[in-house]
Amino acid sequence: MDEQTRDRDRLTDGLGDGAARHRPRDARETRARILRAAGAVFAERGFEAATVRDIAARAGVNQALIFRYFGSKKALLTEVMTEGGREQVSNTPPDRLFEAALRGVLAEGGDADTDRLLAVYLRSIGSADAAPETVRELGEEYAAALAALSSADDGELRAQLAMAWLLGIGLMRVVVGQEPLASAAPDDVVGHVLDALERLLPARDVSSGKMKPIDAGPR
Amino acid sequence: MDEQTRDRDRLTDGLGDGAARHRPRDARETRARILRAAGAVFAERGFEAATVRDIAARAGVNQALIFRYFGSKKALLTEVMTEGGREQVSNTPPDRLFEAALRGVLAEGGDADTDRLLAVYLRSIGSADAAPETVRELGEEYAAALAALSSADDGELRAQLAMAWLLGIGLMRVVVGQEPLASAAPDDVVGHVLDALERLLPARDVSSGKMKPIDAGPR
DNA sequence: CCCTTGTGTAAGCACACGCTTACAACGCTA
DNA sequence: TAGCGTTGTAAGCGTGTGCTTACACAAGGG
Repeated sequence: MDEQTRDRDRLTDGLGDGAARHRPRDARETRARILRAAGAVFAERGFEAATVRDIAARAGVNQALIFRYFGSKKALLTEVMTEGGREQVSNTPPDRLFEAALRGVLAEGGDADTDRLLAVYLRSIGSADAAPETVRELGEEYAAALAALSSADDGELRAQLAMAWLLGIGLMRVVVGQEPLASAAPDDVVGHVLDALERLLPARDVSSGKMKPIDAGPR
Repeated sequence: MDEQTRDRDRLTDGLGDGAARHRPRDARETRARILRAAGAVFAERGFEAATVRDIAARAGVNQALIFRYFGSKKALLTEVMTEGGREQVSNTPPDRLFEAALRGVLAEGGDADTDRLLAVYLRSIGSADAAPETVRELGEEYAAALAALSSADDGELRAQLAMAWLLGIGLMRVVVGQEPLASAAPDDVVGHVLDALERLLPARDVSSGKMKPIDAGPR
């Protein structure tokens, strides 16, 4: 509330603002602010623990606006997940998707959208009816892209096993924070995982050439 | 509330009961009933979504008793997890631990204590401060037992990666319920996973002899 | 018999939550 | 300037939660 008030004041006051200052009464900007704030809070606390009041405060916005723009807390979550979610799947070539996603998990701490999205996913899974369809669809898209890599007849199962590993690693690092995994070097983890997965997804390599193509992380 | 009343009546009425009927005013039995009910409800709904009223109703007990016996909902959770948790770790020889745990995950649906415990773990992870120390300690015990299997210098990291896979598979099946993994044959999953893990934990086999020793599932 | 101790219960307190409502301020067009 | 739709706000409603309190019943000892 303190921060919210301060933010608001900074805006309503006509102080000469720099490049990226947003005008008051800009619906689009407000919507975007809410979405950004929601993503952050959902990622930090999980769906249930995150409160609409928190999100509103973080966005510097009255909480009633959230319901005007999105209707409900649940709808907000689906919006957050669908918005940035499909981008990575469709923008990354399938043969790099797994390693990219894995490195995204490992690069936690940066404010990358990808990391946030996965953190939201992981932290919101526990609550059964948070956004089951959305969550499952997103997972299915990943798995389908991965399944195309393998020529085995149970390629889908194999792909989902790989996905499961991804999720588990993310869970250990982001949510549980168990050492030494939590602070292990990304390259070490990627090396071990890709190595083991060559047995699971044998048709082509999991990455096109054993972790050379992607060098610095997903962004 | 309905069920609770009915249960209570069945007890207070002096109808000639069979073998396992508990006497009224038996503190030990009441405590055990609460613990069982709590395990079930936590496993089904997760920590946050489970309510003390639900647990009390399922145990056929007044909810105030829960606080008399355990103090708080959080304390109840830790009690549930620590009670049955360490048994599997200490009762299973390390070289079979991984496969046993994996089969435990895959055998979901049975009312085995192991399955319940892992379901509780998985569903309660999302809420950050549910029982972080307890949860982490339990995971560390598993990982330590697994780490002893590998002779590599980063054996602990490798063990935790295996643990992470376990968790991820459990998440996919128990919580997300994603197909085809959710209803895949346990033997298929175990086969794939153990096969891939031979690269991760190379010193000795993950199971003593490639999934022959355990034939029908953990119980 | 009463009194104490252990066990169980009904009722409710305080609070945080998602969501709603009634209203104010802005900015546009006429 | 007046009217009007859009954008923002303050206050609060209803509900469900964890947890507490004040009391009822059982059993044993004086």
